[in-house]
Amino acid sequence: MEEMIKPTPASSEEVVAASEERHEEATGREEQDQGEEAAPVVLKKGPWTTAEDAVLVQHVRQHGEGNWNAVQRMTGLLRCGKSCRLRWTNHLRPNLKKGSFSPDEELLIAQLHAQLGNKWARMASHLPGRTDNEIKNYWNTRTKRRQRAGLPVYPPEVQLHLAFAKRCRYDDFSSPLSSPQQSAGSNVLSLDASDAAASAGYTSVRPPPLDLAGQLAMGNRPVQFLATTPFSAPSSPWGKPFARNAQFFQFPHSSPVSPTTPTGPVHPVSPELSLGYGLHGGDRTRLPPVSPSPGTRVELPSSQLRPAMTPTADTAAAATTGGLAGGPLQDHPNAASLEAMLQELHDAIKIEPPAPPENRGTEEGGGGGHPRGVSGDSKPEAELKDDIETLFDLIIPATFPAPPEPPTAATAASAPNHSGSVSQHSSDDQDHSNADVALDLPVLSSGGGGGGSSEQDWSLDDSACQWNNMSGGIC
DNA sequence: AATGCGCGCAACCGCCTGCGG
DNA sequence: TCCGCAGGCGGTTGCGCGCAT
Repeated sequence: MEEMIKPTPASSEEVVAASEERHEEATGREEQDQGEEAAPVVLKKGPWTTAEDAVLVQHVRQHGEGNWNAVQRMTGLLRCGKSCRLRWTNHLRPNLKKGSFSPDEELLIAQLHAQLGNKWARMASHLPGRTDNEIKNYWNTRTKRRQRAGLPVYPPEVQLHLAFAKRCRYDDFSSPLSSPQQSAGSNVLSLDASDAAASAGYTSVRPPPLDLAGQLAMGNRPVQFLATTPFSAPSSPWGKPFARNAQFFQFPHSSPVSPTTPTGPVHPVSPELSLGYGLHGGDRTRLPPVSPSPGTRVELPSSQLRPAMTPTADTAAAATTGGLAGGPLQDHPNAASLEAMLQELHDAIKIEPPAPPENRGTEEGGGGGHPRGVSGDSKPEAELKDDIETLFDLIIPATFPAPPEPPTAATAASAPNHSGSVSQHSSDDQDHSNADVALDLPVLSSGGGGGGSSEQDWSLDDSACQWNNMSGGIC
């Protein structure tokens, strides 16, 4: 249905200047010139011309952004207000960054998508110079391609966090300390005990975000994708899990990011993205723009879990000042368990293996499969190893899904919303109380879930991409 | 060389929200 | 409180281009 509006006489010099070209393009122009009465202008559709761009730019220069419907009235531009706004924001406004996404940007997008879902505008606010449309197009095409190839949507770094979250959810719901009310409520978890920011403000069982947005703005620093204590396969005390997954914890390429936002003030990091890994103290002055409304609730991804808790002033302060004390983590029933487990994981990775590898082997045992929370200051080594292996049992199926099967009615009905379809509902439509939905998010295909292929290719563009699956197979 | 296909991108469409009268 | 308008956002579509056959 064409949008019809009343004709408006051209009133600006820009229109005159551009009229030679536009009169050929505007299909309704002749009607406007010939008959004033009841001769609706057919607004032009399709690609914009340079003349139209010039008119729009000139208008914005003179009158600023906003009031887009007035553009047509004031300039005679045969475009609706929406179209003008879209053209400006996506193509004409200054400081737009053109060209393909850098690997760091790609990873940031993945992380943001894992955290926010299909909130393209929100994601764009963390990518200076990028538009929501750009990000949306990138993600949809990439998702479609990877889904077709049977590859997971999210890179290992993000999936690791998802797996952490899943692990923590097991503890959360299985622990006797967790009352039903607590389980159903808005738990506040920190998955990185070393980062007070995480515990201070992250308000769902989602893993805390990797602070790639902040790191993107850190100039010459290489991006650090993992926690303060990065995984390192060679130093792992346990050969099996880390050997079979060793390649996923080495990130050989982290090119320094050059933020190309040429001008504009710097802001403290957004509360949404300041809560995760990456930045630890130090320089927080060169960070990307904040979200427009600080203090807004942390929005969950499309398939996300529970209503998020609005960060309080205290948590926000803790997020910026650092320090574990005072963070909401301590209020979580499994806080000690989570912190202990993470700390043990970190410590275990750092130290030399204290025990021979044959002591392993509890993962398939009668433990029931679900990890247990850690309540004490230390846990037996076998138990710790079991935790680690369980962690990888969670990671691997999510990381290496079985090849996609033809969708059946049953699978289509039961498939999580976030299975990679580009036509999913908005996040607001999702049941945020269903943790399984969110945590199954990286899994692109149903069935099996285990195993995987050594031929998996993480790369997005064949070359120079951090998502490359490093050599070797798994399991 | 012609054709088909996939991909990337720009733009449109419909819905929702906020705001002012 | 209701209503209309403007703007924002996410989903979808159409087109052009490059590549493979």
